[in-house]
Amino acid sequence: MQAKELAPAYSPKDTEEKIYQAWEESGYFNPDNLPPPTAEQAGNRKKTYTIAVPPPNVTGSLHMGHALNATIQDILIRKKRMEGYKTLWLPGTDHAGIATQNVVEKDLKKQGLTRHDLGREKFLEKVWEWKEKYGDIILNQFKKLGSSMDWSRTRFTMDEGYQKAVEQAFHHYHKKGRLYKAEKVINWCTRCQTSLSDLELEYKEEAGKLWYIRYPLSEVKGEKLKVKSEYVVVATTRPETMLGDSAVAVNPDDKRYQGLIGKKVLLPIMNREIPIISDEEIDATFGTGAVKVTPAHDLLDARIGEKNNLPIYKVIGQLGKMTEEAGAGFAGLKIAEAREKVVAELKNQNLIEKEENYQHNVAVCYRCGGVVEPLPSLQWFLKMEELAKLAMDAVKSGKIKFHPQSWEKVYFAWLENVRDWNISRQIWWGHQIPVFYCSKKLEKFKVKSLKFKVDEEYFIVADKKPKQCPICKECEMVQDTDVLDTWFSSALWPFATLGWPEKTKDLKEFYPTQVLSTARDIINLWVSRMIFSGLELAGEKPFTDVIIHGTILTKEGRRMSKSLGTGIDPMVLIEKYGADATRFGLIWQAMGNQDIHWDEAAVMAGKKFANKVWNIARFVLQQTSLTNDPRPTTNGHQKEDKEILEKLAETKKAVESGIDNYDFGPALHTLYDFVWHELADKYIESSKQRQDEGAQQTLNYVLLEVLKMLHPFMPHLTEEIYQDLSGKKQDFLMVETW
RNA sequence: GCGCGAUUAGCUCAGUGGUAGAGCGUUUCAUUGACAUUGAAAAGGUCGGAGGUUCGAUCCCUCCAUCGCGCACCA
Repeated sequence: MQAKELAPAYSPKDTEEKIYQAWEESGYFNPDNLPPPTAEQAGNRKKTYTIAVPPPNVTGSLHMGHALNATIQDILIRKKRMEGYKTLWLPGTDHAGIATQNVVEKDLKKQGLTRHDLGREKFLEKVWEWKEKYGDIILNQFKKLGSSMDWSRTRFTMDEGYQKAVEQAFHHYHKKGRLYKAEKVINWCTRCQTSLSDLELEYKEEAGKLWYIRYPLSEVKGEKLKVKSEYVVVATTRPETMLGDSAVAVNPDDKRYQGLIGKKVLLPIMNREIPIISDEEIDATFGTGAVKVTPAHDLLDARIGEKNNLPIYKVIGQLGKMTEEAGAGFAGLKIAEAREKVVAELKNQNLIEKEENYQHNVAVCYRCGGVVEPLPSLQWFLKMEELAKLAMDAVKSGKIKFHPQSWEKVYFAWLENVRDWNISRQIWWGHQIPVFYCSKKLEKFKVKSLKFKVDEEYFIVADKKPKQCPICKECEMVQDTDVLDTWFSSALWPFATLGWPEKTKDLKEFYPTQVLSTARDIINLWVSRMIFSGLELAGEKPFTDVIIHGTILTKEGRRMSKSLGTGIDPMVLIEKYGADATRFGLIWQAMGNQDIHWDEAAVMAGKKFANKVWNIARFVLQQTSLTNDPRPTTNGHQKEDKEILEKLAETKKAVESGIDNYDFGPALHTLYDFVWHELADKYIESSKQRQDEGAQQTLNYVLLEVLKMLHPFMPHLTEEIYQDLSGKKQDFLMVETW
């Protein structure tokens, strides 16, 4: 039977959408709907192979990183599916607390409104509306790329079951005594008006000044400071914080200051007597070696303050303005204004010894770029010591492996020095903290001591407000107004998506998952937290292999960014060259763990290659109809036939081990080379002289094998060709025997 | 400051202890039957620098330079 004739050129536009639709209709993306396994697949069918997609933010649209990552995962999933595994690739999105709230707030601002004008409930309605409208955009973009995800299992980090998982996690940590609420110095975004964890900061280089300020010794009563022995010079980039100083610190081994430790200085402007203390954490080589200590507005100073029991003067408020405690002349000023005024005042008093230009980094919010101020705030914390140990052990023991392994260093470096995790955020969009306070006792929380911790008898952890307060039996309980860090819920992704804490069939069958593929910038923000959450809550590691793929940069090696206009939209590439060519271009450049200096030429090469494969198929189908005999007979085989079959076998081996070892780029290069330069340029050319049975059989066989090998990389093209083979054994190449 | 990675053809990148490879670009030739999104051929590299190990180094080691990235208690 003659196969239907193929068009002279491959057209992604006429193919990709049609094929994707057919796949979706087949139901084979869902592991429960796979067709009966072939004899070769049967052994594997008892095993599952699961990947939970890193859920993109609902605010996002697909960028090159997503496209690369999705392609990598699709390659793994498709190969395993063909090998017979029950494969599940679970899609979904993340509610992305701060990011999403910011987007909706921006929308409101156009109408001159703030979230406070609407109130919490109305505002959240708006966010949900926004999510319903735009939240699935990115998932549809995954489809355009050809991702074989099981859409029937799509999850969202705030859907009903997931909420339960988050509550359960909170409950669990609480019962284990891992949660506490305390007023500590945390990172505060003055724009988003919320706390941030250490990982949610970025640093921006800024040209600043280093001021050398004289703090007079209080034992010296003279009006003018002429002699060096009468004052201590401290260096600071932030003179305005001196209003909150409660000590001057030097390194205990610093010979210059030995005689001064224990003495006191009179803090200028504030006229407050503060001690000179010593602390090992002070670097004697910085500035003068003497440092002003502001426990409220610096993380190091906070630690020194705590060790030495220093008083805390909170001089900067949450809006980034000076507080009452900064004194009458400064209260209400913006930080920059206060800085100027403090410097002017000090100059006036001849207390500035000198000023130097100084390049330093200032912390900014990773979501809005706003200024981040360290300041004391009452927050929930998760104790990290034991969880970090769990996470480290899993990797040290080899139960979880990073690919490439060098990233384990980054992982350990963070966990070894990790601080307790500030998990509360002062925003509205997210999982509201499942804590209910006894109203009567709530007042007691409003205390200032850094050591303050909430005693359990003041609140309960519950998913719903109880009718009666179990503590005082009379008040109306109030829920904590904070929400949880978005990463607290993301950390549950691999098991919460499968139904945890319920003991669902899916959880039993598909957890733990096999692979987690992601970019390096969220190794600690997300991966490490998933690992300890999985071990601690689900009782098992969440995955075995962590793939850290390269980052896609511009051709010049710069970060791709929408705001800088250096980004490339994968959807534009798909439109221009097709999804398969785009996938090809991505993987073609994915060599080792190197960052990719993006070159669109690789996508064009992919488009040409797609056409080449198309025409190879066209030639073979013109010659003969495919019988799909897995083992060609050796009758009539000539030297060329044997050679190409040998090379085919070598290629298959290389492609297999390439995919299995997560070396996707080299696998594709090998396959490309075989198809173009061995099969097309040499074998097919020579076979034109023959057209005998041996050549036909060989062509048939090699074509089918090529389609199979290439399918994970370029699924639409290969599927379309497969559909035209008269002797195909399965209804889809997607489920053919690998 | 500590750590990681890179440095190979005009561009983007592979690669190997024994006379260097791909894609794109360039040059020449080839056109009625799979494909011009093609084929055949060619030009083009002292494999960042210096030293070392070795019979032999682009590959291993040391140092240096440049670029990029991460981390840090960035006062």
